[in-house]
Amino acid sequence: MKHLHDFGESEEMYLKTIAELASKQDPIPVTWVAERLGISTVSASEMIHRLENRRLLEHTPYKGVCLTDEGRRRANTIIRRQRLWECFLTDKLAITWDHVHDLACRLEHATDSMVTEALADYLGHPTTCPHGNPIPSTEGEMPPPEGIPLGDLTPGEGGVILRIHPVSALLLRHLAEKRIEPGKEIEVREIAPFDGPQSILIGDEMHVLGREVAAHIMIQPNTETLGSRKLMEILG
Amino acid sequence: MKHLHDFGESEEMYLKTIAELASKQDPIPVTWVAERLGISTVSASEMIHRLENRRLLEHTPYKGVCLTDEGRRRANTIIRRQRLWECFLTDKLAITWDHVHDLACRLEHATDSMVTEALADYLGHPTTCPHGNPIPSTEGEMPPPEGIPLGDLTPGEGGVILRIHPVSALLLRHLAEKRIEPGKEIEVREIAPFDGPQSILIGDEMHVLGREVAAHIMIQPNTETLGSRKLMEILG
DNA sequence: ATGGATTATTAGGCAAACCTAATATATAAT
DNA sequence: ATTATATATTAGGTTTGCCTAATAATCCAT
Repeated sequence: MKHLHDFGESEEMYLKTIAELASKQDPIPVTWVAERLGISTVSASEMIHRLENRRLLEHTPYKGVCLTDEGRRRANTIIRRQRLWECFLTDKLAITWDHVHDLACRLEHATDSMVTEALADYLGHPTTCPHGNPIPSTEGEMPPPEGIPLGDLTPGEGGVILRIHPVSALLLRHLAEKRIEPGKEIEVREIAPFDGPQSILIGDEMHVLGREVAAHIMIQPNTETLGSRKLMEILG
Repeated sequence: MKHLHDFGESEEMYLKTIAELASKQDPIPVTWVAERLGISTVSASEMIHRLENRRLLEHTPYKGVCLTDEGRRRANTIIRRQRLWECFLTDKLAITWDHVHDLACRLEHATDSMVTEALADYLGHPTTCPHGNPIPSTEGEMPPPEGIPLGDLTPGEGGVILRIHPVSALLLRHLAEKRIEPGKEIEVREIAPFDGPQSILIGDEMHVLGREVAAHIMIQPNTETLGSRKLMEILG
C-alpha cells in the first residue's frame, strides 16, 4: 500500500530527538522523548518498541533508551541534513538564525543522500551549523561535543559562546532578541540564591537567564576567570 | 491530535496533478488523476470530494474536475515551489535536469512561502525551470503556455525545443539519454504509417520517438518549414 | 519492607489515506 | 431503445501514528 506521504518522517524525528538528548544523559528516559516530541508517553513507548525491533535502539525498562550504533549513525545522518540546510538558509537565503531550525527540520526529511552531499559540496563543507553545533560526517559520525554549559559557571567566570543547543524555536528567538549568539563573549555576574537565575553580561548589556535557558548555552571558558576546581574538571 | 507528519502533502499532490493535467483538457477525468498519482479511482474520488467541500475544485460526475480560482492559485503556488527547487538543484547543486523533478517534488511540500521567496530572490527570479516550463508568480498566476507539441509536426517541419512536460522521471531520463533538451533544434524527418512513431533529427543524431513521448515535447516551430495550414492555426 | 511516585503496558479508539470487491449510474454506440 | 462501457459510489478493510483511561510493574525513600 503506497502513500503519497512519507511515513518515515516520524521515525526520523524519534531518532534525532533521542540522539540530541543523549548528549545530556544516557540512557534517556522515554518520558523525555515524549515530552520533547509533544506526544503521549504511550505513543512514544509504542514507537520505541518498533524501533527496538528494528535494532535502532535498546530499551531498558525503567531506565531509558540508548541508540545502537546503527541507530546513532542514522540519527546523525538526519542531523547532518538538518544542519546543512540551516547553513544554506542563513548563508544563502539570509534567513535569521533563530528561524532556520524549524524550517530545516521540515526540509531534512525530504532530502536524500545525493542532495545532501551535493549541498555539502556547494556550501564548502561547513563544520558547524549557525547555532554553532557540529555537523556530523557523511558516514554519520558526530564530532565530540565541546564547551561547558553556561549554567555551570559562577559569578566572575566567563568565556565565548561556542554553541546553542537548539531545543525549541522559542528558546532561540528568546536568545536572538537579546543578541546572545555563538561567537560572542559572555560573563556571569551574579547568581540569585537557591539556584536561581543568572545575571550575565554580553556586549554592554546585562540580562537575566533562567537555569533552563543557561543549560543550553555552551561556553568555551575563559581560563583566566575560571576557578581552579573547574579548570581541573575541564582539563581532565 | 497532532502528528509529526504533514498530512497536507497528499492534498498538494492532487492539486498539482490536476493543474498539470488541466493544460491538456478541461474538465479532467478523475481516472486521469488517479492514474497519474498511481492510486485507485476510489481513493481519488474520495479525496476529490474532500477537496470539493473545501471549494478547491468542482466535480461534474461523468465529466471530470475543474480547479476553482482558489484551487488553481494553490496549485500554482506549489508548482512555483517545485520549479524553483528544480532551478536550485540544477544551477547550484549541479544535479542533472532529468533527476531534479522528483527531488524537488519532495522538497516542495516542506517549503513555506517565506523560504520560497527567499529562494526566488537568491536564484535571481528565474522565469522557467530546467525543463523549460514557466514558473508561476508569487501570487499563484501561471504564464500562458507556449509552443506546440512535437507530435503535431509533420515531416520536414521543425523548430526549437521550448519545454518538456515533466510527466515522469522515466520520460525525462529517456530524453536526457538521447540529449533531447530544452533550447535545442529539432526536426521531424518521418512519421511511420498508422499514426506511428516519429523519426526526428537532433544535432546530427536521428531518433525514433513514440507518440506519447512526442506529445510532451513542446516546440517553438520554425516558421519556414511549417505548412501554411499549421501556420494559420498558430497565428490564430 | 512498605507505601507513594514513576514508568510501562494493555485495551479500545480515532483520523488520514490508502486498498479491493461489488454495485449503481450515466454516457456512448449500435 | 437497448446494451456495453466507463465512471461513481458503497461497504468493509488495512497501516501508521497518534489519543485517553485503566492497570500493572518497578523504583526509591522513609
